[in-house]
Amino acid sequence: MSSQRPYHHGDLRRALVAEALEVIASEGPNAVSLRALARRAGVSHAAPAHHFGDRAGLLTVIAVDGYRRLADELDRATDLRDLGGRYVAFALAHPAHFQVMFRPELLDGDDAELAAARAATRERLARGVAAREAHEPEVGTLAAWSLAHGLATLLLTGNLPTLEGLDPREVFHAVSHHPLLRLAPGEGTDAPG
Amino acid sequence: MSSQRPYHHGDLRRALVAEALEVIASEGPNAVSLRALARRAGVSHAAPAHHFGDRAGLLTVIAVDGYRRLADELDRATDLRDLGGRYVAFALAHPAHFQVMFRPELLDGDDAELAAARAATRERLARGVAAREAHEPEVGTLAAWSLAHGLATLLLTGNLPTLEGLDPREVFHAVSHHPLLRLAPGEGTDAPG
DNA sequence: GCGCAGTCTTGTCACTGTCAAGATTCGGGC
DNA sequence: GCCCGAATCTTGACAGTGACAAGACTGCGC
Repeated sequence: MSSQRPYHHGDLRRALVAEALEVIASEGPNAVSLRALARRAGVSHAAPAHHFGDRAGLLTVIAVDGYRRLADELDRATDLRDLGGRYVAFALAHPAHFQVMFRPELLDGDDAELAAARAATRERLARGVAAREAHEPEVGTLAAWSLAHGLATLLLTGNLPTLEGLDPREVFHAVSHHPLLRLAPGEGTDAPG
Repeated sequence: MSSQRPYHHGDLRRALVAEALEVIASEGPNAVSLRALARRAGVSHAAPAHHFGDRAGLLTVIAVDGYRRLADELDRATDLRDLGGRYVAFALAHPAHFQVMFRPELLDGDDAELAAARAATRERLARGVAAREAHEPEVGTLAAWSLAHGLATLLLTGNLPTLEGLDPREVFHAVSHHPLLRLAPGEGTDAPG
C-alpha cells in the first residue's frame, strides 16, 4: 500500500522466533500460526517456510535454544538444591521455551542439534546430582529431576494458583526443606548444625 | 458396507470419546480432529458438535473422566509411597486422559464439572499425604505431588527411554527409596517415632 | 557488470473448526 | 393409534490453516 517495505525483511528469522515466543508464552504452542506470524512481521504467508521448513522446524529451533539456555543456567548451580531452584526458575522465566522443549510431538525428532542440546542439558543435570550423591546417582538424578520438573510443570499449567506470584526459586527451596525430602546440601537429616 | 446406516448412530457420544482417546494416546491431543472422528464413526462432519459443542468440549469431557478415574485410583492407596506409585501408574495406563487433564488451554475453563472433579482429585492427594505427614501438610502435598507428577510427565514425554518397558509403579518405588528422599512409609531414617 | 544463491511473493490445494438451517427419528402424552 | 416436541444428525457455507510449486526480486562475490 503506502509504505512499500523493502523486499527483504532483513532479520525475519529472528523476528519470527521472537513473535512465536510471545504467542507461546501467552496462549501455548497450539496457538502458533505461521501465517499469523508472517502477517505480524509484514511478510507474505509463505515466507516463514523458507527459514524453518515447517511448523515443527520453527518450534525445534526454539526448543534447541531453550535447552542451551537451561544448560547454561544449570552450570551456575552451587549445590543440589540450587540446581532444582534454577530449573524451576528457568521454566517460569522462559515458559515458551520450557513448554516446547517437553512436547516431542511438536518437534522434528530427527534434528541433530536438538538431540545434542538435549543430551548436553541432561548431562548437566546428572553431573549436578552426582556431585552430592554418590549412591545410585542415576536414580538420584531421576528423583531430583522429577521433583523439579513436576513442580515447574504444575506451576506453569496453573495448577497452583495459590503460589502464583511467589519467587519460584523460593517455592522450590520451601519444598526441598520439607521433612519428606532430604535435598539439603551437606546437612544431615536431623543435625543441621 | 452398502447397508445404509440408520439415521441415528445410537451411541455416538461414547464412540467419539473412545476414538479420541486412541488418537490422543498415539499422537497427542493436537492430532484430534472432530471431522476425522466423525468420519471414522460414519457420521457427518458436524455431528460431534451436537454432543460436545466444540473441540474444547470434547476434551473437557475426557479430562473430567480422567480426574474421576484418578480420584478412584488414589482412594485405594495404602500409604504415601503407594499413592505416588498409583499416580504414576495411572498416567501411563491412561496417557490420553492424563495429557488432557494438565493442558488447561485445551479445555473449557468455565466447566463446573471439570472444576469439581479436579478439586475432588486434589483433595484425595492432600488427604493421602496428610495421613502420614503432620508437619506442614500443604508443603508436603506439593512435594509428593511434584515428585509423582514430574516422573509421570518425564516418562510420558519419552524423556526416559531407558525405563520404557518397566512397571511405572516399581520405578516410582525405586525413586522413593533413594537416600535423597524420605517417602518410606512408617520407617524413619533415624528417628521413626 | 554478471551471475548465482539466498530471500521473499503469489497462487493453489486439502484440511480444519464453527455456525446456520433443515431433515429425520425417538419418546411421551393422549 | 397418533401427534408433537425434543433430541439427533445432515447439508452447506465461511474463514482460517500448513504445505507445496513456481516465479520474482536482491545482495554479494567475482
